[in-house]
Amino acid sequence: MPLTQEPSPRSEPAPRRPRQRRKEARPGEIIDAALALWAEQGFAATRLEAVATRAGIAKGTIYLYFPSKEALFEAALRDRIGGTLASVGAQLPELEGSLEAELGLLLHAIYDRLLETDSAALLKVLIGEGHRFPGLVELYREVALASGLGMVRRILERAAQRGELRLPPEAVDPRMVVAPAIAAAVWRMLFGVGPSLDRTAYEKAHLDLVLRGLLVEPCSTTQSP
Amino acid sequence: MPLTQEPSPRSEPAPRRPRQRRKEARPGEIIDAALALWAEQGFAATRLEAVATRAGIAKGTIYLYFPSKEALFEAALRDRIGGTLASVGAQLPELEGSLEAELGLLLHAIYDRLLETDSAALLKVLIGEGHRFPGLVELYREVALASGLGMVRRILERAAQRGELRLPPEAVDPRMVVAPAIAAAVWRMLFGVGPSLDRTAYEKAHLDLVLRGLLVEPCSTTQSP
DNA sequence: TTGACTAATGACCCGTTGGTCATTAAAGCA
DNA sequence: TGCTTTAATGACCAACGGGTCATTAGTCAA
Repeated sequence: MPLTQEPSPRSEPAPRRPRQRRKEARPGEIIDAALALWAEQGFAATRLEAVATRAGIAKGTIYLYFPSKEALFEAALRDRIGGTLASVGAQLPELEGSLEAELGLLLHAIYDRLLETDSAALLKVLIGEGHRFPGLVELYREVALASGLGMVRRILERAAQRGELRLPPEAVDPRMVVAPAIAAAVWRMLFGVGPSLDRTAYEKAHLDLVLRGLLVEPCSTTQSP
Repeated sequence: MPLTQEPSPRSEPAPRRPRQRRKEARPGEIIDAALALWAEQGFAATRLEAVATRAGIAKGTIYLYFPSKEALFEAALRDRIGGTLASVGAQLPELEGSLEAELGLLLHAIYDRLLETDSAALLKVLIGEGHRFPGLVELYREVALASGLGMVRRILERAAQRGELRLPPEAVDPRMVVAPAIAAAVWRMLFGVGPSLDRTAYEKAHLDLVLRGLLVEPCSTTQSP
């Protein structure tokens, strides 16, 4: 049951107004609050009481909308899955640029998603406590991962048709192409938002590295400005 | 208090022999059991009772050697930190090969550590529930990470002196060099040991990608065999 | 063989927390 | 204004699990 498609959350601690009936808005607010707390504390360590407080409601209210803590996680995952990536996928066909342009756009979207969105909390929970949700890990693999890697693959195939690739596209592991973004996400999950990860420079270095590894004529690409 | 330095665990579910006094062996066995369970279930979700059972002892025995669950995690981290990486560091000075040879050796050691060792459980716990151990996250950053990245940096500097690099070594982010290994570890933490990650091929592709991105003359490197 | 020492045990304690439900009150309507 | 509907509440329950400790038994020196 997809609830919201909005990838940017309407978070903030939520000031406690007396008692208000807002049936429509609740589920999204609860998911936002939960993701925010899970991102910093993990799934098991986050009490539902805390989620409720952050959402500005009482604990019981959560059970009006979600039958259990695990169901809340599933709803959060389904809500946030897809999102930006899909919209990038829609843009791609019209783009028709070089490998550099297309890959740059996709990687940018991936970094947005992994570093600036609370979807990162999902990844964190799936890594640390995913064994509790075997079905959801599978779902994540099929939807989020497969779509991202599938997009990489399509971009590579198009570049190969243009003769830009040094290898046949089947010989390239798409995971390798996105790996530095995953590593950046891990960095953030471990050490939090800090001065140690300069996204812009990192992202540029990533694109540069990958292009040099893939292109027929790598020496023509970005020379540090 | 470092207990064991042995990186390869003496695990196995441990058959329940009646009652035996083995003061020396216990701490290591407990750590092994804990890491094995944390790797698949996470820290918070693993009961100490389960750790004890796996180690072939009773729960109370754990508290004979570790004052608390968190202390057990700290001991496990301190026990496993360092290890293989340090031994590679000792080998490096004598090696004096090409960038390819040196980096290949280091990456191989990193993959060993991240994919074949229960140290991976530490990373998993630190990612998912690290907020509970701020001091240990810092320790991990300083010891494990800094030593790994420092080694990359030293290898790069040596390669630069030989004129092998296209960029000054300061311009290369060492994290970028190891990123695909981190991504592989994430893959494993998410989906477990499966047919989907062919380590040998992946590792080779990793080395190839990085070398092409770094070397002055990348076209001379590995052409797919 | 026996006694002293202490590693090992597991029943027990109690704080925590996911989940319930009788009660309260906001909102809409006549 | 009063009545009905139902969203929201929070006190409460029960299970769970980290941590304790009186008791048991392995080991070894005398």
